[in-house]
Amino acid sequence: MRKSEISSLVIHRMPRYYRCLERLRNKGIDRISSRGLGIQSGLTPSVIRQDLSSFGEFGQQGIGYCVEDLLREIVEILGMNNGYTAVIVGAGKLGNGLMSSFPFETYGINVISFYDTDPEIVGTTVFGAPVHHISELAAHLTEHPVDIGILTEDLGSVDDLTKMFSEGGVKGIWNFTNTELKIKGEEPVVENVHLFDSFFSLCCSINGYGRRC
Amino acid sequence: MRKSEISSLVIHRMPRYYRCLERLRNKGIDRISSRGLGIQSGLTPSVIRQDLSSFGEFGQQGIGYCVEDLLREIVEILGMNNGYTAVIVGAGKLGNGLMSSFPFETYGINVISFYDTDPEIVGTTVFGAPVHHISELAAHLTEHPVDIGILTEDLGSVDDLTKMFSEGGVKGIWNFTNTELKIKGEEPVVENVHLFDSFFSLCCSINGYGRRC
DNA sequence: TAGATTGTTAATCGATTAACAATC
DNA sequence: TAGATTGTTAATCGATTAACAATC
Repeated sequence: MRKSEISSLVIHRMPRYYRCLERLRNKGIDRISSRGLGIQSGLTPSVIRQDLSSFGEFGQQGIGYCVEDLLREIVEILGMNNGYTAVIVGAGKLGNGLMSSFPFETYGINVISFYDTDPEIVGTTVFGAPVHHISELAAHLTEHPVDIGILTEDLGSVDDLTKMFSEGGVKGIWNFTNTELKIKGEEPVVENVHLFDSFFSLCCSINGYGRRC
Repeated sequence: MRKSEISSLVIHRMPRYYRCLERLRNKGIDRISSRGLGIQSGLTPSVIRQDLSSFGEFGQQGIGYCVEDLLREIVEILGMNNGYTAVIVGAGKLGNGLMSSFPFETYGINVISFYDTDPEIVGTTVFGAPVHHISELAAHLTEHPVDIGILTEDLGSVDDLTKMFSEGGVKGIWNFTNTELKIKGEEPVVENVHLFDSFFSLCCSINGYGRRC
């Protein structure tokens, strides 16, 4: 299967396989079947075999998958060792929380700097990363290319920020704002978190809608 | 369509309609067609009409939808005025960030308290909500029923926390930990955020996998 | 009346599940 | 050899899109 033909659903399950395999490795388990990985991950053996086979042939018939090998393959697929660089827009509570609780460092993601508008925090550092004024973002992006732009706050206009990232050569945007970003063309790729939608769909379920089990 | 037959995909789009309609109302627009809402939301008119019609008949043929009325219906569907109560496990950076940046108050969600293990923060308050020791959670849940449990940290065992919420009558769990929760039976409902999967699927896309446009 | 737009049915598309030959 | 398990093909299921009668 060509790289470009893999569906978004498959791609979103890959980090989940990584998490399960990492746990298995930490337990000292070195082989796992699609059935076993299904129990770990809460997915069916069928979907797991289909997903993995779209990237290559990683298993052995009659045996299963070697945990270490499969882990290495998935690290490669996810680009975990690519040493991506990132900047975070918004040095408020959410930006801070993300910086301190998300394992950027563990996975070699270099968070270069923050951008904000608040004169009280511009000039300070957040866990070692300097906070610049948002007006410097465009210039910085041309000086030092950045792979990932993280939007934690609606500072000014989200459309302007998107445009800056796009024109500054950013490859992907991790979007925490409650707005759909307008992208012209193929890049950057956008991954939305949309906490608002997540929380209120939970409320909707509590309110009695949707299938259970 | 029966309440219980509505798919998870539909439910997850409802808050998005809410956001778009709220913006339209703030602009003073009082009527919108499925086509117009499609442009706003980035969804197709077809999917919008299908989604809305599974909850009722909210539009007028030849005219479209009344923004105010539809907004009121969606507020009802999402249970936004139900005055849900919530507790947050983990008073660290992420819990703090959530409390300060998520509009709980605006939507009448009462965050009663935090739970943590760190002796330095147990006993303090976070934006007015007291931080209790995690060992008090089970007792508190039986004293004062809570609708929503928010897991921001892997304090001790996630399985134990899930069990406590489940036995304490919590109706929904908003899960920010990188673990699939094991639920026996129909309740509580779980809504996963899985920031790890979200971030690394973005990396995977940057790495060249997946469809564009 | 003519144009617009809904709610719904039918057609298409894509994802998941089941089945099985290949083979360790 | 017999049992296990992959990768892949075919069957099923569900979601999206297209079409259209009803009607404002």
